Amino acid sequence: MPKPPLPVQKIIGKGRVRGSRTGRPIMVLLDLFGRRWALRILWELRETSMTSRALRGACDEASPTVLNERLKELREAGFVELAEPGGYGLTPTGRELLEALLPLNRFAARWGKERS
Amino acid sequence: MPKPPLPVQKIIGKGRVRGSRTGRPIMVLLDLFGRRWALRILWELRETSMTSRALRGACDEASPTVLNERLKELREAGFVELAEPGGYGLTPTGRELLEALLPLNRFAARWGKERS
DNA sequence: CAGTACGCTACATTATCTGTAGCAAACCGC
DNA sequence: GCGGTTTGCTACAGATAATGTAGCGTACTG
Repeated sequence: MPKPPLPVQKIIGKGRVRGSRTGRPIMVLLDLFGRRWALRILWELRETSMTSRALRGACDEASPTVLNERLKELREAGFVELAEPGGYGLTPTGRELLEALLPLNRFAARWGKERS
Repeated sequence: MPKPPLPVQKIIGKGRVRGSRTGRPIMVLLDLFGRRWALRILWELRETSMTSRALRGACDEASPTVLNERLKELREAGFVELAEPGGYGLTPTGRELLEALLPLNRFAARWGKERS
């Protein structure tokens, strides 16, 4: 594996991130989540672990290329892991993160009702 | 303004959305936020309204093209509005949404400490 | 060993973002 | 009025990221 020079600027080192150089954790997250499928992946893993292929199914057949890239990023960030039984799943940290996202789900429910 | 045919597939009608056809509100949000700068814009408007140019400054000089597109989407979604004094700001709904994002900020703070 | 599922990659096509320039309208101060 | 400034916003070429399809190598399973 020659590991081709990353064509994409991504998380660099410890906290530096595309778009914002501050490295403030919230910025890192906002940037990481501003990429396609990132949030969705976390969301789909909320209940059970899945194989990469099942995850792809859950994510509306998103292309394996991006899914894999997102999974790599999420793994590097420590939110997702690939474990023996069941495949991809949330780490303890990932689970904390998910809990921080639950209010968003509640908001979505309310919001969905309001807009007829 | 001839309104050129949208080259990009975006939110279609009421709840249908790129990627997921379910129209479930949470999916709409996850998709909307999976676009560059969307979350960041909401975040930067958390305290004060800003002119579009100030917002651009806050968003690390992101290109006005995308910013404008995101702003349009966020306005259509009813989270952001362009008001007389101060420029762009959150709507009441947008403010609710922001509150639903605060746990994420708290998580980010914790997370930032842990990863040395 | 054939059949299947796994994680993952290749790659051409398409979509999206960036960066710079600039427009028209509204607001100055004079 | 008439320059200067700022506003929201658009154009457009070039760069980057995502899609969709195909397929590799490695496990398993029978």
